[in-house]
Amino acid sequence: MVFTLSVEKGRTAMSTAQETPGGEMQPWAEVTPDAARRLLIAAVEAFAERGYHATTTRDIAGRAGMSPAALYIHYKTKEELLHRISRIGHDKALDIVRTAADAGGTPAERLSDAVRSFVRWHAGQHTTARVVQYELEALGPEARAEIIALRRQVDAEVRRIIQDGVATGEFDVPDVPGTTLAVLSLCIDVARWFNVDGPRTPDEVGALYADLVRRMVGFKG
Amino acid sequence: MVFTLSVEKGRTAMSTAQETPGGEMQPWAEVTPDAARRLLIAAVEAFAERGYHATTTRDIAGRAGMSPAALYIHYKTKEELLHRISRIGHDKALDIVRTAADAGGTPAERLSDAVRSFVRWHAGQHTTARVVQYELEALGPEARAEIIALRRQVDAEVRRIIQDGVATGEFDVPDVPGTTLAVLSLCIDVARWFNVDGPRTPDEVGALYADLVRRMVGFKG
DNA sequence: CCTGAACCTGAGCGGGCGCTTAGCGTCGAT
DNA sequence: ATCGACGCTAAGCGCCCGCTCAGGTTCAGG
Repeated sequence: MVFTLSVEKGRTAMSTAQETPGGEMQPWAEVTPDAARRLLIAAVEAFAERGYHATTTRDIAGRAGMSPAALYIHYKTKEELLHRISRIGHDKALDIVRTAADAGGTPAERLSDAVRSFVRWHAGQHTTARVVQYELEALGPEARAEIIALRRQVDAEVRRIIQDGVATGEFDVPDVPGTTLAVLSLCIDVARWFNVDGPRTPDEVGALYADLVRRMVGFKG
Repeated sequence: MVFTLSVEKGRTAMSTAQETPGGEMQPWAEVTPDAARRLLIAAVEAFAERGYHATTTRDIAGRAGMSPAALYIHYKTKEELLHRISRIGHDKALDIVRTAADAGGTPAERLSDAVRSFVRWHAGQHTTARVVQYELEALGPEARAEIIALRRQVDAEVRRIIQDGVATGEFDVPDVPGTTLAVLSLCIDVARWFNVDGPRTPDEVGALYADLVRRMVGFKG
């Protein structure tokens, strides 16, 4: 009678729906079957709390309500879990930035949108983001190389927006690569310090950071 | 004939001098005796490369040219090593910010100086800074509380400068605590991405970041 | 019913972990 | 010359790690 387990963790139990009532995309909906998804979510939580190396496979399996051996039916190693998490998270991050970069509007609008949504994700999904952004070095060489390539694409998208703004004269940026790096660094580090019990909502942090970045690129609006 | 070992690692072998030829303060000079310092430096390097949890006491002792047991003559546990590193590093960071904050000059000058030297330290000593800033969660509750108190003091110093600038009308900052947080987050994250083989020197990053922060606080210079 | 496939568990292997202990060599002080 | 203090090592203890494997349960198709 283990069957009721798939409903026990109600937060992630909706089997095919990808949208919450709030309209936010349900994360990890692409991970199937259900048991694999529950293990992956358990791993995200454990990795975010304790770090990859300090997390045991027994802990992950326990959080998912399974025995330690069950993990190895769905994933070959503990590292594969991290790889899958990192890959999905970086895909999402790239998607967020690319959507904003490809949208219409002035460079200032596109940059603000990109920063706002990128920061909102790092704050709202800070558990995932923490793993995605800070546990990179635990991956093996090949997996790490794959992830680094995705990060370079994120960097390229942001640099593109800033370059557009410089070209139109909207922005005043002496060092485009350096400023791009700083903007991304600023946004990513939100995942490290953001606290759900803190005074700011993800929306508020997104708005604040969009304004700060607007200033960094010398936009006079 | 182990005595020559103290000269083997020439970079840190000057026994009492605290200044390098370049005038930069020699880190870890306060740690004595020599064997304890060598172990601590080895730990910093290992923690920075692999992370606290992935580093073994055997690795630390090996890097210092000693047997695993030697570590426990100078430090009670592996965690005490991290604690000492974190404590000394945070003391140094606080000292850097406080020196700039207490110096004479306009708020803009003091903020630029603080950011420049703070960033220069995070870039130049990025090995240490990485451990200091990113391995905090590996500490036990009491040690962590002590370190967090130091971080709050750093935050208070930066906030003070920004508040001064707002008071004199030099700065235009709608959200002082939020901007303070962002400035510090930006500087700290340098330790994560800075690469010695990269295109920028610590001085250059410091100058770039001082300029970016000047923009963030709305200083029209 | 039977069967094969899918999924999961209990038990446990080999190994490396943090840390301890008994004892050795080298000192300065007597 | 002797001695305790100090710094260190070789050996290893007990534990828990990532991971495996034989076997049990469930379920759809025939």
